[in-house]
Amino acid sequence: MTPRLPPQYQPGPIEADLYRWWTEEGLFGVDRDSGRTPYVIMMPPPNVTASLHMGHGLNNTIQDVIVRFERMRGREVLWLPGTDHAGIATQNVVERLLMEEGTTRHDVGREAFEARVWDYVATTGATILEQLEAIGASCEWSRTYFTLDAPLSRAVREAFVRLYEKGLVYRGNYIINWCPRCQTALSNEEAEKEDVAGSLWHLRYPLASGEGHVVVATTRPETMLGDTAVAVHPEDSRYARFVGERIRLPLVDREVPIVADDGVDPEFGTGAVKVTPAHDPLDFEIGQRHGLAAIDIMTPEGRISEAGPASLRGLDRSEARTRVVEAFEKAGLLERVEPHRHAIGHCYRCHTVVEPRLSEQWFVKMAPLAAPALEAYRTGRLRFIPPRRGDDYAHWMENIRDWCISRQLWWGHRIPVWYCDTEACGALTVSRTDATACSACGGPVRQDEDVLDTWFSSWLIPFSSLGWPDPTADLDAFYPGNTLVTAPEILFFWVARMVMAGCEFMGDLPFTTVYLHGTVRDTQHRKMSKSLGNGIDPLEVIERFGADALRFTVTSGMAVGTDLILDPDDLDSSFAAGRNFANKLWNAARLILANVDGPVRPLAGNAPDVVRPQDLTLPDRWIIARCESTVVAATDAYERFRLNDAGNAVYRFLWSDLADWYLEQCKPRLYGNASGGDVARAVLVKTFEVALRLLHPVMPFITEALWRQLPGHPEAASIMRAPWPGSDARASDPEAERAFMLVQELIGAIRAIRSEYHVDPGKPVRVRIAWRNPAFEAEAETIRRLAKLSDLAFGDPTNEPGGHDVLSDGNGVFVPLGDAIDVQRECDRLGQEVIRLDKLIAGQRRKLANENFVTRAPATVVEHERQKLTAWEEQSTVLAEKRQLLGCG
RNA sequence: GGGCGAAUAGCUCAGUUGGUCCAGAGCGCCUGCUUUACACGCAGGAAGUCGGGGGUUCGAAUCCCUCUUCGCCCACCA
Repeated sequence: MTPRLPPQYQPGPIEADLYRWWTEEGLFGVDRDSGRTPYVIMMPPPNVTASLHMGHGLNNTIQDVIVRFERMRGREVLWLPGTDHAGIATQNVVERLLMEEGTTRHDVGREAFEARVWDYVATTGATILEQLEAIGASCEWSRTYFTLDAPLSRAVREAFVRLYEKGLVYRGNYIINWCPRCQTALSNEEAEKEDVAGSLWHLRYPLASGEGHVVVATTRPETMLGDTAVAVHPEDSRYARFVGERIRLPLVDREVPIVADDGVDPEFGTGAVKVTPAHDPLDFEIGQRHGLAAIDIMTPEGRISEAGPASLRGLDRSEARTRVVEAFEKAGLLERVEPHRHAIGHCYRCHTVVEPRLSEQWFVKMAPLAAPALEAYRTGRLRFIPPRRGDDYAHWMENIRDWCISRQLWWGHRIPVWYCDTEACGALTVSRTDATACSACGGPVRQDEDVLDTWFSSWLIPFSSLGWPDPTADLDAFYPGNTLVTAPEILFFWVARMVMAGCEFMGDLPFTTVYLHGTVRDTQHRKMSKSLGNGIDPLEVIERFGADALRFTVTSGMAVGTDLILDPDDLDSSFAAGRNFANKLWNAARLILANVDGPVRPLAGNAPDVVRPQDLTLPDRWIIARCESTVVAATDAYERFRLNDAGNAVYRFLWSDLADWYLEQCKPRLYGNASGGDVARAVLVKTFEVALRLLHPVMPFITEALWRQLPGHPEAASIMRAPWPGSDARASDPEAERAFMLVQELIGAIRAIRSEYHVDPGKPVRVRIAWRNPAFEAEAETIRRLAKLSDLAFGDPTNEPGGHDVLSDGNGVFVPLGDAIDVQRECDRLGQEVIRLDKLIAGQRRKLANENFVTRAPATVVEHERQKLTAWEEQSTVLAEKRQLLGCG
């Protein structure tokens, strides 16, 4: 076969063609009726607003590696892709677009706005899915879903109504996290706590009696406008006499009581706390206990509302704070200000400081849902990789709080609740279908204006994407699934809630393994983000290095549970290795294909059984054995999600073993200058072919491109559906591995001597080896060629000047170099070597003289240590002799 | 404030039950090489008190304690 492959691998067009071919052949598709055991992974649906970033690249590469591995192992794989409507995020983006056009969503109206968002996501949603194709994602595209599509919307309503009917969805007035910028309620998880440097203001609250004051400490002085009490701990003797008295609040000129409540920590601040039930969760509880009024002093925008004094009305929260403090200071009521670090919530979408605010919202009662989800973890049915992530999960479940699910947005699933317009009735209609009349009185109704939290649709995906609530064949076949691969950031948002939903609606876990991978960061360990400008565009990487290179870097650069550090300013340092590896494979294949004509039959097992074992040379046996070891190591690593180990094992085999040694060794046989060409070809093709299959999950494109060119394979066959290489005992050969390793060592020693003495690379040298070794004799030709020898002889060295070395079995290597050698230099080198060895020997003798070691360490260990000592002693003797021969001082 | 993780070559990291990869890989660096698959390559090389200190053990990068430095998660001390 003539190699028509160019010397440099061009991934771009090849990858695109292969992806198209895979799609046309339907190789990503799932077959419900294949009879094979399914393997199901739900892709974490990217937001429709997003474009592919490195996090997606990482997440989807990992999934694709696993999926391709399992597919080759014979599982019926369903990797189900989709996109998420991402309520707040998407609405924000489109609102920004409107702002640029000088208008707002309120100007255009709800219906037109929603239409506008649909237009927008029609393009962005498709784009990100196309981008996933570029990295080689082998998803079941025909089942792609969007969380706002009709079937999934039906599932959302079903879930809401069911939970409502069970009393697990309720409406109530509670303190929620409010984002004044997005103007919507958020869940606890959506309010990200962040430590900020603030102040603790000590304010004097005058007693209504006119005599004296109580000092309260607060981080939020502006909320005093909504105070309806001051609270102290019931056992705090400092304040006991004040309880029952009243405070006259400055600025608002309102009288409020001093109450005793054991929610107050007497140790903190002054021990007296101002109570603002409408703007603080603890204060809200105190208010409930003491029947206090809740005065909401803020508008949805976070400005002082009508409830505040005229002088402050309309001011932003932060401005109001300044003014309140000023007023206290002016009135001599500001006792002091302390610097104070504390955690405050920020909106996870826009990073605005959230406002705790009393508000009527819909909630899901979570404790009953958490119980089975926690149980599943405790019994070991649900496992996390790395395992420590399970502790976070359990801790969250144990301290579960109710989930605020209503959002004051327009983009999302409208809450399926209708309110009766008839005042006397006032009943709620909660319905799976659009209600037109009140379920109680038949009167006119209007639907709740709010939409549901995006995650209320996401948590249903493992079954809603398969047709739930209908009893579909997909559900039968593919629920429950197997594995979830995602980032730890959404453990609570999504993973934990999916488990709860699965248990609640399906009666079973949605998956049993959760693999939480790390985060992509820059060299300063900062998360990659648009705002920091430290991101890496995966598409640029793919264009410059190829998708395989991206995938190789991402998998080999990240161990289980660690982050992936990449340098955005030096893509070469991160991605060149993968590109180089692909090119190396490409060229190895060129060499093989140029010399293999005629079909080499595909063979079972990992040893080429067209060849009689007695015809195999030592290097043949060695590479077959190394291949076998690699099969075992890589398979084990993939199974344990140690993708870095898997990739590196195959990398080492293909590059170091196969290309550097075996290919070089068997060139004469390939070129026809030596006998045994057929054997070498069979071994070469076999081991290369096995390695390609092992590498396919990580580097699908180059492996497919080359695998299809190997002789003996049917045209239409894809490596994607080739069987996974199994372990093959016949291929194992530890003896050959040891013997050839010594050959490698010998060649390395001679090369090192040549290099050290600057022997002309083209000039052959002679070598003398102290004692005979069957492997050296058998492979004399290999050694001659690879070490550039004119002569290889055994026996005691002459006293010629030359370079010396000793192999790990104690055998001596001597390269006579005539006058070319610098005797002094060689003496120094040998001297240093002897010193090093003698130190080792002394330590080793001490160890072996230690009775404790000899008696208490395992016999095999002791024996090994003895052998080490013997080898070192032999080496030392050999080197000492050399020094004598050279006449070193 | 509570819990957890990490610290190994200039950089990014392996090192799975303490002994058989107690020092490794890739990149970078240095020296040679147009060797007919590959310069995205080949051959050789320099480079680390395994964060500091203490302990357990016959033996510690590995186990324990402590300190330092980073990171993550959780938390209603206003």
